[in-house]
Amino acid sequence: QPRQTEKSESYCIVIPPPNVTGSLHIGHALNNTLQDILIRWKRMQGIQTLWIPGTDHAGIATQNVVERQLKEEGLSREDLGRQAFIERVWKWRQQSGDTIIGQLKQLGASCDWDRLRFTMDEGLSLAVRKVFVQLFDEGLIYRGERLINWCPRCLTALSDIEVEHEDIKGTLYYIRYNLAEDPEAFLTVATTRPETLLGDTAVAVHPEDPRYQHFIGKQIKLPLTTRTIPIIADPILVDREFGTGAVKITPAHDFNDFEAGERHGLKPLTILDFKARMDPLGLKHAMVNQALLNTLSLKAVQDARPIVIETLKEQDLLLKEEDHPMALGKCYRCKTVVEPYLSPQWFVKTGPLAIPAIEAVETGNIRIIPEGWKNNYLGWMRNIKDWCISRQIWWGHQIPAWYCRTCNKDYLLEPSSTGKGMSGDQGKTPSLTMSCFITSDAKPIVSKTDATVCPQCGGSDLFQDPDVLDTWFSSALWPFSTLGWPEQTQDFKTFYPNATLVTGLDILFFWVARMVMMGIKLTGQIPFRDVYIHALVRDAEGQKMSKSKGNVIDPLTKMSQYGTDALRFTMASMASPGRDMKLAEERIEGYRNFVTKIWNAARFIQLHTHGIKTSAPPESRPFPDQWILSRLNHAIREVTQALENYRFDQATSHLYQFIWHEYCDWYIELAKPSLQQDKHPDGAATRHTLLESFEIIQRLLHPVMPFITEEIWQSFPHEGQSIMTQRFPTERREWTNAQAEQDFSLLQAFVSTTRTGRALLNIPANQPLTIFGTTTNDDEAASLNNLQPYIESILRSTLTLAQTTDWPSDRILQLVAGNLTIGIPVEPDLELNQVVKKVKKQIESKHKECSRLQDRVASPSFREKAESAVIQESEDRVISLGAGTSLAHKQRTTTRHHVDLMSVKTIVAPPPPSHIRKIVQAALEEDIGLGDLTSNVLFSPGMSAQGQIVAKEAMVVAGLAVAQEVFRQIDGSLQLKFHQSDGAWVKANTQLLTITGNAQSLLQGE
RNA sequence: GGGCGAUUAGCUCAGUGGGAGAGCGCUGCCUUCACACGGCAGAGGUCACUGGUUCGAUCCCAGUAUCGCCCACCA
Repeated sequence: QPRQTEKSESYCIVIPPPNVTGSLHIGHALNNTLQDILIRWKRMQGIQTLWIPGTDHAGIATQNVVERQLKEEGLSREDLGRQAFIERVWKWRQQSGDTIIGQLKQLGASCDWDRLRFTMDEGLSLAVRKVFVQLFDEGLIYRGERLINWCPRCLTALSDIEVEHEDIKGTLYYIRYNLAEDPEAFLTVATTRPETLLGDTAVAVHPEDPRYQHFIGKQIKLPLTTRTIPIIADPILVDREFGTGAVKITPAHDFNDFEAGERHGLKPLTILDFKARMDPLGLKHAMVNQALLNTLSLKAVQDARPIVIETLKEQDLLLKEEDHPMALGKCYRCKTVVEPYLSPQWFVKTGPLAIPAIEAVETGNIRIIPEGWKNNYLGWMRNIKDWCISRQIWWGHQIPAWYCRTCNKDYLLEPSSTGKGMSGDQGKTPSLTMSCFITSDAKPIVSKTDATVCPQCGGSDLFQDPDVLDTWFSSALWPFSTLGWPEQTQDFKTFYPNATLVTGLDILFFWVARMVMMGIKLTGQIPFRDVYIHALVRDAEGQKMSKSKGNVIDPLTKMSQYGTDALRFTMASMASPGRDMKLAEERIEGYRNFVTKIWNAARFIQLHTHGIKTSAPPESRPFPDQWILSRLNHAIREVTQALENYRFDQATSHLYQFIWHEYCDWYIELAKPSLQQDKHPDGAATRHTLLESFEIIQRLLHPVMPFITEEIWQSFPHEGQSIMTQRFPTERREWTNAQAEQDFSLLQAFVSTTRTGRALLNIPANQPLTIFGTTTNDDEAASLNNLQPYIESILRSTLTLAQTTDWPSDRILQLVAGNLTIGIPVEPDLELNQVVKKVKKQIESKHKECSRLQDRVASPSFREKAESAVIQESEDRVISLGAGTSLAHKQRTTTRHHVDLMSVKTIVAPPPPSHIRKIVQAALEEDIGLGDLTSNVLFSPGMSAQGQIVAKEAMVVAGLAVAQEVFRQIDGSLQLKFHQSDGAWVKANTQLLTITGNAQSLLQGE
């Protein structure tokens, strides 16, 4: 199916509105950095963009914050009363909202700030009411008495997904339930919650369980009470394998039991109150033994358990206890253990809404990125349950439903007489502040405007449902309510559906799923085309950040420590597709350094160009300029592509790599000679390219680093224009220059290899010297000729190009990089043991690789089955490892050519006699580690030993000389043998040894 | 219980059916006129384990182990 039409002319993001519970945390920094990158990028592409900022009232969370504040003043929300309390929260909301908005601005978020919205502002509240009424009228919102998740601390209902499950080590208690007619006969029931047995209304067994067939239909005398309950058969609830195969049924305090109770017409018996305490009235109804009732009354449920257990023990009714792992539900806002609680609540019937929401994602109309989350979304959506949307709190959208006191007088309960677990605080809890007192039989008047008259009786004694809506109800409307919906505003027409939603995984169900359902239901369109899900930020140890753990990384602190751009760059660089990311502070520091680097480059360019471009581009550009422009094209392509794929990590990596390691390390260095010498012929052209490329870099970098790029932009003469209004760079075809890139690789290989040699020989970088160079490739030889002046300037050396490696000098360190051979003269008295060790290691690894390749190339099955290109490549590499032709291949696979091309081939030139003698003597005295220097690679197996071998398979290094074997002849004189290897290296066309002189004569000569 | 993901350098992480990568950290040299928050050059990895497919596996498949996440009403 075709995707819903792309709106290429507009690009809209709505911010996931931060909660007004405090200040910005690191997750916000990540989330908003990514959005800002996208928005700035699109805006610079000339697309009409809109980024709507805003904040969320965050019902329970915000109410909790303010209640905590009140508590410090010794007050409760009841002390203030609903109206005053809400006013107080509004004040806090103002303060917190301002803080957050200020912090977003500090982060550089380029939102359309005049569109700032709040989930409880007038427009959005109207949208909420309209939606509620519409869905109610369509039967998609209803009120009913159900068992719901209840937080006994927040004192409100929660939706299923607002409960977090935590694995705990529980205990399974085996309890004896005696039969009423015969106390000797009994059933054993296994339960993890023995205290709830007081509310049992039945015991269930499996209908086909032979053990219990004869019990079905009989009565149990419920322990600790004077009640009897029936034994029933239920194949759904009972798993014969588990426990004893007999299950107690407590409909008011367990979801399964509630359903079982409904199946069997069992009336729930509530024994816990709304604060999860043992409810006296409930216990009375449950006919709990009086003494126990007195003990348990108003005890917290967790304290009641040991009492119940103790009492059971006293009566010999507790048969067994065993460990039993189980999951405990906790409130996602305050981590209190939630209780199933039977109460009248409002629900959204989600089934019909889910169908198109599933289809939208299945067909790809809505794209979820990374795609892996798609199944998560679909799985949840396909098993969706009705959504409990009423909350017994004060802060939020009060439900637009009213009740007529006259018509509903039978359905409004007094706390003291409810028997609904409300008796605990009788007299203290003001009546009708909680909807629990309005039974599900009451008839609500649902209306967009405040109802004042009862349509039934015409009376005016109405009151509004005290509950408020789940925060996520208004959030679900955010993509269109912020655009003026339900009015068909110009904004709505232009920017809906939104382009991209950027959010964290943690609110996929809470928010994303609901937006899709509501969006499609109410607007007939998907709310957004792409959902980009980013990882969650964890600390360096991988722990979830939380205030209580003290491992919170405060983005604002980091911003002031390292700069906002560094933090933004860090966030983007870590946004690889994945589940979570660990934030190590060193990383921010590293990118701070990057910012500094850019800043210094700007200073350099300012210094040499004064920000003034020559009027026209130069007719011919110097070679380094050609190269950097070609590479710049490459960088533009890579960054753009990465952003298109939401690969912020790749985008930043390309920026970092290009700017630091190509532009600064190579281009600026190569530009220096023509800038620093007066009247250099390339001076004007270089200045032009330098400035032009740097400006493009600023624009390329701007979406990620808005601050430094703007500052640099302003420091150049741009007549006060903001870089924000500039265009994002696009490739310029005429700048791509394969030849220049290839030549530059040769230059880099040459320079890096030479530097390696310098480092090996300990020659200071600033010491001028003459170096030699040659290449076996004709094209490269020609290029090398042209590159000579650049190589000379960057190496501060004189370069002599030769036809062969027959260098016009006696003592040369010869290094090989691909086709390239570089010779560096060596001081006569330089000790080379360390050098040789390093060289040897490299030779060995090269040799290994070479023989592996040789085997492969020689293998018939490989030749037969592998692709011809692969065969060709392997053959090329065999040659290049020996004779060196791999440069072209290198260029295809990497942009860096410093180290990896280098191999050291050999050390040449006949050694001075004194060195030979020294080494031989040392060898005889066995005080130099010949063993350290042995090398199979260099050993020639064909050598016949004459006399005693002093050092077999030895590569003895004497200054510059390499000997393979040292013999003591029968007469006691010594003989050194040098020879050319005929091992694998020769096959690979590598001359390992070039010393063939008669060593003995050298030795004896002195 | 189900599903998903991870396991690659000391650390944090990219990556690919055919030569193992980056950043940070580490080692050595260098205060050279953009930058010591710097430059140059290095060291460092059985790509978790075991099988399989393949001419060839770090990559694909199966299994194992460890860790993590999500979902779930086995009392």
